[in-house]
Amino acid sequence: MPSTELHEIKADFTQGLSQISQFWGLPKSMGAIFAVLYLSPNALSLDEIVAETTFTKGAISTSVRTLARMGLVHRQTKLGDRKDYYLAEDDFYKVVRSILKGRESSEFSRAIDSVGQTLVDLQASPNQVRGADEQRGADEQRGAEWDFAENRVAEMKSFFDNLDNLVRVITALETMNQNTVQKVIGLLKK
Amino acid sequence: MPSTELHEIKADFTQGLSQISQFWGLPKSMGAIFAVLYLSPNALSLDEIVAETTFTKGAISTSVRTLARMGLVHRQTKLGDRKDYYLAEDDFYKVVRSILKGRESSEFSRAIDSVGQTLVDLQASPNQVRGADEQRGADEQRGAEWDFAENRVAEMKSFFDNLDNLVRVITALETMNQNTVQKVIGLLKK
DNA sequence: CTGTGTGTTTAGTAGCAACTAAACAAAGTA
DNA sequence: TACTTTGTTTAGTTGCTACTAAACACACAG
Repeated sequence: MPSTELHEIKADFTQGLSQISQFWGLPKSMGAIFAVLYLSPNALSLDEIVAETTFTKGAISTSVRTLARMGLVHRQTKLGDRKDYYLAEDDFYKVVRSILKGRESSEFSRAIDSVGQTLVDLQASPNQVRGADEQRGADEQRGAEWDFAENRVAEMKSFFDNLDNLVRVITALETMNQNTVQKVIGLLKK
Repeated sequence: MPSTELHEIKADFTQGLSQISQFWGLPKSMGAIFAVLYLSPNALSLDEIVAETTFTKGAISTSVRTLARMGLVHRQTKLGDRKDYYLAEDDFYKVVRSILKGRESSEFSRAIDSVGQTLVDLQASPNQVRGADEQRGADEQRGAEWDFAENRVAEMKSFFDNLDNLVRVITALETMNQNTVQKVIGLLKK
């Protein structure tokens, strides 16, 4: 059982990546697919992936396509061969940047934008609302609450903008590798 | 409808944070709870949170506790008052570091460790297996596949270790704020 | 035009996790 | 002791999504 042992180790590795995958809210199949591709020296066809996993063709088909969209795998086609072959990306820093780029289009940035919209809503009608009601007790309280909310939302937006800048710089990098991270670590330790 | 308008804006904001929350795989209720606390000038009791959201007491109870565990909100108790009061953390950089710290205990690091375990499995029995079978065709192929997998897993582990170092440095920081991020951006732009 | 090999789409299923409603626990008050 | 006020736990429901099985689409071969 020498060769079976390699299969067992591969299976463990595949299961580990599956768990990581679902920890990040992604289908387990995506982790499994990436695992088998990552350990395969040559590109694999869809049916070969099916053979090495516990999933059906339909599931593999959809999952491998979203993996390709994320930049985690690459589709190859050999000429004279109707099959598609898939290869794992092995530069994880590339993957990180690819994922960060995809963040724009996602549901996430739409939600972020809604925070910005909340701020302009609060900043609009600056006195009109706050001074309209002349009963001063209620008026003062409402005004204070309004100001408080405006300040808080402004702070949150500033935080998000800062993060957005960071992401933008990262995605704009020509290259990114271990050394890049090392330099950041050095800066932070100082 | 002056005061209703503030409520509407708050409602929009709450919904925005709810969406962000579920985008990150967290319950929508957590985003909603944080939103109402974040916009409230004073700490709120559990029942007050219930009143300002669409969720029941049980859901709020569990969600607000996990929020507290994550460091996103803080529990306060007034003496002579049996109620618990909750306050939103407004330093998001603190929150980020708090969450990064909690990552250790999670299912995630267990999965990461399994990658490390895969590597030691592959590095064990270095020749025993690869040289055992004397049929050279099959032997060579099996050996090459083994070596390839070992290299790949080693690369992945190195990437994870690098990230882990970065996280460790961040959590060890005395302070972290906009300026910290600005410095990193400056370094990367250079 | 039929048949075969490939990938995609769809209808239905199953499992999981958030949530509701209500029972429960605990601690103070009468 | 019973009653009230708080928070927690539990049993059950709902809704979402990954997945399966199978139908479908398409391209090439004979």
